[in-house]
Amino acid sequence: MTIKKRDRKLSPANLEIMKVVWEKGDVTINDVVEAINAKRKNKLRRTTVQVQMNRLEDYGWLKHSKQGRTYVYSAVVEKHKTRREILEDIKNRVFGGSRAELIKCLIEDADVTPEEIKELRALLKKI
Amino acid sequence: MTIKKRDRKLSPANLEIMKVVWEKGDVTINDVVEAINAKRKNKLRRTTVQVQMNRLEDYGWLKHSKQGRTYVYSAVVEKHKTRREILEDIKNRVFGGSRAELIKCLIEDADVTPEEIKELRALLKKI
DNA sequence: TATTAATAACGACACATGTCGTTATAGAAT
DNA sequence: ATTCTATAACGACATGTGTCGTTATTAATA
Repeated sequence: MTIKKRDRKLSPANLEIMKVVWEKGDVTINDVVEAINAKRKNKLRRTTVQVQMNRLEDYGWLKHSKQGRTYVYSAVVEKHKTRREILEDIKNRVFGGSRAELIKCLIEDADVTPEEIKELRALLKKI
Repeated sequence: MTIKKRDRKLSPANLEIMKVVWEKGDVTINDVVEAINAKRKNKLRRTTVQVQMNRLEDYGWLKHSKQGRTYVYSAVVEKHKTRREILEDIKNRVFGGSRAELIKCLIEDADVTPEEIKELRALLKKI
């Protein structure tokens, strides 16, 4: 069997698109273009987004069905899982596999608000 | 003035090299090749590492001096700072800028050991 | 001084990524 | 049925990335 195409990491541009899909559920290319361009200065052409979405489907991150002749896309992998995978990767590649070190690095950073600390404490309690 | 080359992200291969440099301090290409190949199945050729290190220097992550005709490299940016930058990027791109959400994602994950939780609690206390 | 061995420089190449422009096609509007 | 228009398909291209092979250079050594 050929190597599965999925298992490819989301590039930054890919992620930008996936975030829209996760937020909106079922989307057309136009939906995505619109949502993305609303937030960036260098606007993207429709074709650009289309190509990326084709690739995302190739790689197994998106699937589509047809609404008339229009493609309606939805996510194959859920946001939470993806986020976890990304963190897992960073943890391993950057922090030698240590979750503790990762978190330390995050909160040693000067500008943590008391708010956040409180929230964290609550989280810990829950576990 | 041309755009500064630094401000380029570390690719995975780059990071692998930087980690060796951070760990060992002053290194030759051979040091890096050896260290890296000790840990991977697909061994890299010396040239491969050399090219990457040239690029790293180009991008401003490494500098070198000469020991005889041999180049001795050292890091320009320290590990801690780099780690923080990487996390900052993930936080922004993946977690909508929310440190809390990032951490939540990390520790909601089932397999956190009581050890780790204890450690975290201690960390929080220190702040 | 001539030969060898280590090291750096150069060039290369396949594949990924970000970004389009152009063309074909199939419903919608006339 | 013909024209218009939105949409998808196709092809392209510059730049980045991972990985070499080959050549030149220079210190060591015979």
